[in-house]
Amino acid sequence: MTLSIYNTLTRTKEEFRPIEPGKVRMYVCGPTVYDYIHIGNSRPVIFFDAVRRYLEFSGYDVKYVVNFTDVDDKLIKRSEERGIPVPELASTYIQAFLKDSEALRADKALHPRVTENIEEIIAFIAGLVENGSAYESGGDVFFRTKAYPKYGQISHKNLDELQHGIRIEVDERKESPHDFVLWKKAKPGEIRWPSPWGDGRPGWHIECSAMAAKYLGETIDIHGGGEDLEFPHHECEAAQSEALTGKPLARYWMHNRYLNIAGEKMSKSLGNGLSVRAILQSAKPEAIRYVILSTHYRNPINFNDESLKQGEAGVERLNNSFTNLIHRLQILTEEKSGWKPDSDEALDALIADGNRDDAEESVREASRALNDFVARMDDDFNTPDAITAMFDLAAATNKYLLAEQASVQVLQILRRGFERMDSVLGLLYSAEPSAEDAEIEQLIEDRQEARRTRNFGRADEIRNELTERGIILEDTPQGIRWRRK
RNA sequence: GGCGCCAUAGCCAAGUGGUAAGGCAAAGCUCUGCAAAAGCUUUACCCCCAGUUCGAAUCUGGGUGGCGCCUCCA
Repeated sequence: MTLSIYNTLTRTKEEFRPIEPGKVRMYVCGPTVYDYIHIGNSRPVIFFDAVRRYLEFSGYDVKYVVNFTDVDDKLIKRSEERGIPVPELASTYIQAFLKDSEALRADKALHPRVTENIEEIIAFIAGLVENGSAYESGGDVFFRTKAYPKYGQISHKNLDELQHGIRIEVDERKESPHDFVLWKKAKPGEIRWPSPWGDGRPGWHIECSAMAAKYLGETIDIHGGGEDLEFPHHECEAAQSEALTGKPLARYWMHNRYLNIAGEKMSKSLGNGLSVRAILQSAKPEAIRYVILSTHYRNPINFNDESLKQGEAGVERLNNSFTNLIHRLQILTEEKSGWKPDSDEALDALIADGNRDDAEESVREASRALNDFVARMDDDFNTPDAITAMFDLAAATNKYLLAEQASVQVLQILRRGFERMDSVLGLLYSAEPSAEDAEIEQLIEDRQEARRTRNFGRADEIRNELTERGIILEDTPQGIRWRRK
């Protein structure tokens, strides 16, 4: 089984073959940091991080870069509105982005910034000017689209037809309406850097080309972003890079579709943006991940209150199964002095061998679920089906937990299956021991004492008190389980 | 005008030629001091029309409805 990826460039699924065996270089266009990210922005953040996770799951050594655009028109405009310098403004929202993406458990990227790579950008532009792919005009530098015949290859647009597209601003300084700016001349008072063409700042597209080259190399394996980036952003990036190096920028171009609200894409101008941090006030990050990952990335998501509710419920089922499994495992192993867990490698081998006829039914189910998981993820990152595989594992686990007798090894295999899948999906709550745990344990103990003396009034009182504190108690044949709501 | 995408149960969502996964919600049952969790059972012929085929949700053509890009936007 091999991974296949839908490549926007060829509009087909292609077998994934990295440039260098065992290694993947991946670049995803990051945010322009002039505001908090909204839930729509979280789609590429979560999805491409899942891609990164899955590549690592598959054994690849992944270098993953997500840039910050920390200087551009929107930042300058907002900076003027608020009277805050651009760098300060950018810094605020970079911190916010990092915090949000960490909360969403998708923070494992290298984040270069435009303003820290001005030298490289200028060198890049200079190279393009030198070889005739770009020209200076009145302090601005433009890319000469006519010099790059493949322009349009990613978005499958034809330049001549585009001409009819109208609405392209007429700029006398451009040789052709589709030429785009590489270096923008600074207006009075604007943030600026010196360059061979005078003071100014980088255009939007050039940053990604320069940074991808600097941090990942001339040709990278995977380049991703939202569907809107297909054109013009990625088109321009590809053109610049290849015009300079003579090599394609990326082998696989991936684009996620939008997350919509009420059938429309989220956008500030429509006033329908929901910030990630606002949603996180009342929703678990895992629920958001579930919502994002339970739809294939090349299909639109329609987001509403119901989505989150379903996300919370789905994620709870998975977590119940897993924590119940861990609970059982703990109880069993506490009885055995000197017990040592099997190594992950040993468990993986048992899972891999789980198809044999004499294997325990639950082990076979775990094996099957993990195989499905891999097969579905290998098929262009079908995360909805991958989640289904995790539900299958949960179902197998729940059934196994029904029995009075349980084998420690089987429990470990099931646990390992969960952990493997969750290393990609990130849907299991991360355990955070709390200072009040001891107090809760004590209350539970008190309640058990009350139950032993059949003082159910007192027992219920304690249950109610704990319920109010968000603690759910579950009495089982193996003892009390408790969890936070 | 150009280039694309989507339409599957109350909701979410896979499947893309062999007779409809999974989740949520709902109902019933089992278990249970109470409760929860869990298990079992029940719920679709896949927007419409025509065609190709032994056979289509799945391919082709035509409709209808929705969305995106072509301009800053994930």
